[in-house]
Amino acid sequence: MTDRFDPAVADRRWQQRWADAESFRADSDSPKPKAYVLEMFPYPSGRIHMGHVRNYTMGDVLARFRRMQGHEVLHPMGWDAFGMPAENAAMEKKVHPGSWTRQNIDTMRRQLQRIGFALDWSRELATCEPDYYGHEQALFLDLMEAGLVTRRESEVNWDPVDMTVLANEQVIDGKGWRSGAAVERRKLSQWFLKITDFAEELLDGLGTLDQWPDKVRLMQQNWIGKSRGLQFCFRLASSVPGGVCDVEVFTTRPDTIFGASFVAISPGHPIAEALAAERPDVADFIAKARAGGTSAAEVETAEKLGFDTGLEVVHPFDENWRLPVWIANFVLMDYGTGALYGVPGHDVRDFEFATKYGLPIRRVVAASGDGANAPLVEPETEPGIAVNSSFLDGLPTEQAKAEVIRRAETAGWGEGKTQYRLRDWGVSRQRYWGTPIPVIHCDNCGPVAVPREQLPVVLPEDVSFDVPGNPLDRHPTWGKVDCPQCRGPARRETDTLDTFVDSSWYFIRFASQPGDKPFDQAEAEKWLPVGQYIGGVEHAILHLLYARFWTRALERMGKISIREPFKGLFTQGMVTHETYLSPDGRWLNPDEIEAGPGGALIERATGAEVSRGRVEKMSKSRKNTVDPEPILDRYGADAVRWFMLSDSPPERDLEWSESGIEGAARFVQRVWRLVQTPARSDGEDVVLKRKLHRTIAAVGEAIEGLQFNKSVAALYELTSAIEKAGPSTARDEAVRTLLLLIAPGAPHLAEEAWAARGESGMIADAAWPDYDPALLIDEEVTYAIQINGKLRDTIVAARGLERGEVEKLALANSKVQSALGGNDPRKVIVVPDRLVNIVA
RNA sequence: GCGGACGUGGCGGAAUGGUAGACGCUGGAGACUUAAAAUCUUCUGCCCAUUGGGCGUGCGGGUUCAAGUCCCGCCGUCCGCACCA
Repeated sequence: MTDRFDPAVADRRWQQRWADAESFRADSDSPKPKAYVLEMFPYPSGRIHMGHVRNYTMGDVLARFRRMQGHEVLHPMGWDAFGMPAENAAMEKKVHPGSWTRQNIDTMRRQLQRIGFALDWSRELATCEPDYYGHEQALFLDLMEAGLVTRRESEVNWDPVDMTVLANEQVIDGKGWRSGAAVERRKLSQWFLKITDFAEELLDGLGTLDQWPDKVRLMQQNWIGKSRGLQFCFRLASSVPGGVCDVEVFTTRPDTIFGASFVAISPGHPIAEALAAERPDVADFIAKARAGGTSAAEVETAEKLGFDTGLEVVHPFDENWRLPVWIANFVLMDYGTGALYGVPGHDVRDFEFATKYGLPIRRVVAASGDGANAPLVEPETEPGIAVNSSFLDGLPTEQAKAEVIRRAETAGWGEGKTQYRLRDWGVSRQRYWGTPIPVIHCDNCGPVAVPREQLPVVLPEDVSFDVPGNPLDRHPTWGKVDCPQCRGPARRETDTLDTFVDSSWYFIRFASQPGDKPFDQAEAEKWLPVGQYIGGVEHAILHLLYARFWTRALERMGKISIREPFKGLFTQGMVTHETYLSPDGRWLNPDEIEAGPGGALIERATGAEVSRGRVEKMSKSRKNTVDPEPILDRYGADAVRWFMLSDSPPERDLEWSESGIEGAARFVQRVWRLVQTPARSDGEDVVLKRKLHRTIAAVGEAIEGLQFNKSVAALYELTSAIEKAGPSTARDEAVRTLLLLIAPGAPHLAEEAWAARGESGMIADAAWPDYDPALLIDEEVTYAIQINGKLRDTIVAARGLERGEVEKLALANSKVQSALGGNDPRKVIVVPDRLVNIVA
């Protein structure tokens, strides 16, 4: 035995043994209870980063823990391999997105394997391969047949110089990231999945997800945004009474209808567009209003712009009351009806708009019925009592809403309606590196599904990226096909699917991967739903909602019988690191810096003093990343894994630090030393035995609750206790058990030590230790003695002592006596086995 | 702008409404060593002090015998906002 644990040797040895034994291959036919542990699969961006290491270490601990508990575990890994960065690399480095991606996958697979994750590599998949996306195309056709796919216009970011569609990320301060041109919103015909058909059940389903964080459920609930309100049509003053619907609006505050002072329509509204066709001033304004990107954050923080069209609509409750129709840039065509009525007194945005354009601001809600004339200095959005509102006067907000809806429905000009904020899922992307949408456009037949026997529709390899835009549009032959229906000349759809589609069903494909169909229902259901899903909180809404929708759509189509894909969800925090700034404001890499005199930091190249920036998420732009690979070289896999589990609670950010990884490496060696000095003896050690059993209980509970930092703390305590204990049978047992307890977190060390002790088999196959509940309870407890809620002393007494006895002991305490000064206590509170509080 | 979270020593953090600071890091002192590294022992919230006492969980209120924990109002930071993944 060497006196230091050598990860360079041990890591490779055990990784090879596990691979040879196929230890982590998931057997769908196993009679054991199944456990499906899944971490969000990575985008192959180049190299593994610390965030990946943290994410996959957490999942790995759980997977190994479940195995030791006797489960058949499915713990797979794959690649979310389509996406924009591959195309950017193609443009910048003149490499094909496919070869760039596949090379990254090779690198990252090798890196992951070095960390010793208990993964079933036989199920590895990459979404960019036809044997994955071909099945996705089949599922898309299923959705089309089920009526869950529609085609309609929606707005995109348009770069007028590069003549290309931009992602929100590519719009910086309203300008295209490459061209620098002012971006505008432009309508495009696109494919949508009807997620809104599932709005109600996606909302209801949240109630069943009791192993999800409350915050994620709340965010999804707000995102779906169910609200009850009134939908109705304004009639233009120029139209005939009882005619067609002119301007349809929806409001959640029908009670404020007498406070309306304008109607605002989106620049993309049919009325706005019709006006623009005839009037240059309207066209000019619309062009101005369409400047900037489509993202909500941008639209809502942009300066509010309005244009009075001169048109007027008739107030539904007063034939003689006219409201001006404005075009406003903050009204989105994609939300609701693309039009709204403004109530400046009781809506923040309307208030701002009305103030800017001098529109009337009227109070129609007050704190009480006699507040009708109270001055209105700012928008009051709280519910109250209706005032200045004709027949509504005196009604509380909720009743007033109901009354307006009742009258609208009776008179037939509007109806109460449940509205969702959730919009249909636009899946068309004007890009090459994604799943081709399996549709053919024919001038005679319209859009036609690609016949299933022609799947997969494979991306052409011979494409160029020397000009912006979608290379599929420019490809000389790929798009030219015959119409499957009329056999006439037709064109392939050149849009590809949103990469969120790829990640909406990969967890099903992991569970079952036949060659001739997306998955086998019976086999998939042996594993699904995923027992524990782990990933970043940044996916709390979109990815998770889309995957939930996709699963429900499959269920509705009879292809699977589960409704929720992820039983347990855990959102982990980011890995952060200090940043460093040079005097002239450049971000510096940690390895560009060295320690200078007096604890100062010095830039190696210039000798200039470096200032410490804030601790931020590791990112290339801030140059505060730490590449896992050299760390693995230096400290070994277990130290890195252990550090990822230590210190920070997993849901919070973890700050990378040199001293942290050093501490973890030190622990690895400490455990190794314990194993090397077997102090066997026949003697007993009840104290250590209790400590051991308490630790088994604590560690199991902590891992079960994904509180890895707590399991690490408990294991540090046990390790210290063993180190301090003298020889005994309990000590030997404690060392052996310690190895089992650290095995999920530090598997290489555990295996090496297990073998060194001469234990049989691999620890990866060993059973998780049991504990004796009787050993968890001490016979004596320490009581806190409080006077008026402040701690004054502690006393040790037998567990389970009667209240009266405890009180007597407490009152006899010298601190208590001096505090009472001979008087009787006003009150004595006894919390059994915990504390006594004396109110003097 | 809208939605969600978070805020505790020098640092990361622990604490079913019940002894705030477990555990780790850093730092101090000591042991071993020719020396260093490694390792071990011990101390380490702040202030005053001799035993001891006071103050302390972002800020301001409140509920309670008792509040880091519950309620109300602020401040700050982070995440998401539908074409980044």
